[in-house]
Amino acid sequence: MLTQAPRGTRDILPEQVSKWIYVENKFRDICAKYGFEEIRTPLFEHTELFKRGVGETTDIVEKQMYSFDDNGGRNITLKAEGTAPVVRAYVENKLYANPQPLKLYYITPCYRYERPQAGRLREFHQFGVEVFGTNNPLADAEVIGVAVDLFDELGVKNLEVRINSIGCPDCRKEHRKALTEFLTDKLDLLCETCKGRFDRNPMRILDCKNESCQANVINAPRMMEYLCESCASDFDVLQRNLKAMEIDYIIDPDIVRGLDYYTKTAFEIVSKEIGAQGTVCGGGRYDNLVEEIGGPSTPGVGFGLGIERLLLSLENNDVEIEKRDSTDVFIAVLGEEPEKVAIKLLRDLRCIGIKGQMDLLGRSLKSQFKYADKLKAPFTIVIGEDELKENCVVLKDMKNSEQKKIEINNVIQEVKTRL
RNA sequence: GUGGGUGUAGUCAAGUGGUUAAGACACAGGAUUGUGGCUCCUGCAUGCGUGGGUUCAAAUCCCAUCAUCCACCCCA
Repeated sequence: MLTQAPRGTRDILPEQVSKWIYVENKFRDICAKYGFEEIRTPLFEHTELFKRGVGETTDIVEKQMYSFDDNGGRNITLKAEGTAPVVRAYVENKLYANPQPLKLYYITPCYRYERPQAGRLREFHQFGVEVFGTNNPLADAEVIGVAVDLFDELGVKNLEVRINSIGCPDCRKEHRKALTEFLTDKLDLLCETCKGRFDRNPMRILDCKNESCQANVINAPRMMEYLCESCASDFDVLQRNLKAMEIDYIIDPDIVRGLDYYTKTAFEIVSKEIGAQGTVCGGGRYDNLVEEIGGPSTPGVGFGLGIERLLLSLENNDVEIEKRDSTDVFIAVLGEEPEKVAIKLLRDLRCIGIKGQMDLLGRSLKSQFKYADKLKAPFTIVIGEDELKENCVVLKDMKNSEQKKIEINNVIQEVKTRL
């Protein structure tokens, strides 16, 4: 057990890390282009924040949180999702006093106790963005634009942007009433879980994968038909904006986000190629959350994007991200005096930004060359007693095997120009 | 939380009750005195996820457990 990471967690090894850095940089670049600034919030929060923010009856709060009492008796929960902490920071630091709208992004691990499978881990990582202080649907479109641009620039294809409006509390009430009426006499035909959903959250029944449920729900009243004037017009404006941004989308009336704070716009970006956990990005509007957490009534909209799932779809699209070579120059030495000279030379090379390495195992010259080859060093410098007598070193180009003697004082310049 | 598949070295694996657990790749060293990539040689599991049990005998059968994969659920 000592040598096994806890279930649902993964080490990210050097080969993978280069991919992570690559996508992180892309995400940062795109956020910057849209005018988002980075925010970093603690890895853990008071449990109450998630209960209030995400909703007491959600799966996340009911059974997926990593919660514990700290030594001071506070009930603490590891970050289960990104939005609630950012909202808390927004309120606590009175960021509503900044010029609005406020556009924030984050890169963070999240923790949920779930049964792991492909694309679903207990520790996973998210990119996220949030826009505070505007209810203009153009903000919704920009948020979707950030995600779409990221996928485009990374070369991920075959994704589907699905949008829906789940209305505001007012129209949702109307819809729920109609839905409950519609389902009352069909209750016996539904699966067990849906029977439970009937009272708690009948909207979820629309989303059930069970065949019998789907069959009985075909003609059920959809949220879309009950949108109030303001919600309906916002949804139209969102679509107009997406078209103006040349973003393809489909309307999916079955999108029902599992976090209680969503209002109006809900969207998902889905890959069909990475298994059952195909939702790479999910988000929407949350116009009541800031107030719910205790801040001034402030609308917001944002998304969370699963980095592991993004990486899966990258692999699926055969997007190659090359690992940067670790070594520009390898210095092979023969003997003690040469080693001293090499140490100094290596230091000077590194000082001017050249990536250099030398043998740390006391290997034979042959083995040093083999190692240099594995490091893919384009150049190898050989220093032996013979060279030192002439105050020289041998510089070998590993690509074409050409080598020449160079005066020791000129090596750095020579290597620099050749790289 | 429910149902199903899998688990032999760093990786991919052969092996399906009987002496020292194939093979390939990777890794390490070497093929005469100071030069890599190709080739050749050598080394590398007292061990078959872990713990029990059955048996004269188990990687092979049984039970449990852990991990992993797939589906459900949910979500990123």
